[in-house]
Amino acid sequence: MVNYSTPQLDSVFSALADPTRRAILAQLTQGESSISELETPQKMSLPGLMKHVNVLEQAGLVEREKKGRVVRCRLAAEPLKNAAGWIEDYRRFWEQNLDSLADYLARQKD
Amino acid sequence: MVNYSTPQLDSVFSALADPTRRAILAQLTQGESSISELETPQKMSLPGLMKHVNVLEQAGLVEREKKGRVVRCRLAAEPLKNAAGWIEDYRRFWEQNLDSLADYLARQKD
DNA sequence: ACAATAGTCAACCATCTGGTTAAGTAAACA
DNA sequence: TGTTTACTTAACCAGATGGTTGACTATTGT
Repeated sequence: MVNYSTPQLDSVFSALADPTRRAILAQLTQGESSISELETPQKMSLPGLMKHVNVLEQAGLVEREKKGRVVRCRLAAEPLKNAAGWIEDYRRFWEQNLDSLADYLARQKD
Repeated sequence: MVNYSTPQLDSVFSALADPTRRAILAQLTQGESSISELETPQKMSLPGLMKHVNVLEQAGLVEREKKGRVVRCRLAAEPLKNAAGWIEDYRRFWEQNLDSLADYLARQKD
């Protein structure tokens, strides 16, 4: 099994563990956005919103670029590749499990 | 974009955000294990270890079965499917981004 | 019966997290 | 110049997290 750089996995997975942050990422797939244009599941103060954006930026999942007084946020989903790769290593396991289940059910039928 | 059941994504991603827990999952892909047989990156007390196993169980990623005084832990990676599916939705984005980068670099060459 | 083993529970602790309000900075506009 | 806008920073707060130690239960082995 591959040796995934754990600090990055830590920060990426924990960034993804919050629904507000997943909503931000979802919105950013539709295009860039300023911070105050970001929509969150729960109504939230601007500093609260900023903290989430900071977490996403720390995890390398969003990039900010300041133009005048407004910040353009864009998705930088590349670190998700490692997370996806990590999870992918488990796919074999669960597929094999589901196959076993399928076999079992098939035998039940006979 | 699909509407993923967020509570499960919350608990799965936050369970994965800890290196100790990822190590436990990795070990369980090699076969079942009792709790005290689980090896962790950092030396840890048994109750500490138990807390991690509890988190993994809550997220639906491991199953326990008590046989006598020993608990058999096994991987139940099925909830990872949702997490993988969620991340997968972003693959299009980053692939397209890398393609854009590739295009850009190709144009630079000309 | 006794002792060792495997796990659990409870209490405690420090730190992190996710939110707030209040105040500050810097750009855009009238 | 003065005011609004967009963001930032700091201080604070409650609750979650990740770890500990100590005491307890229940099974297994002698």
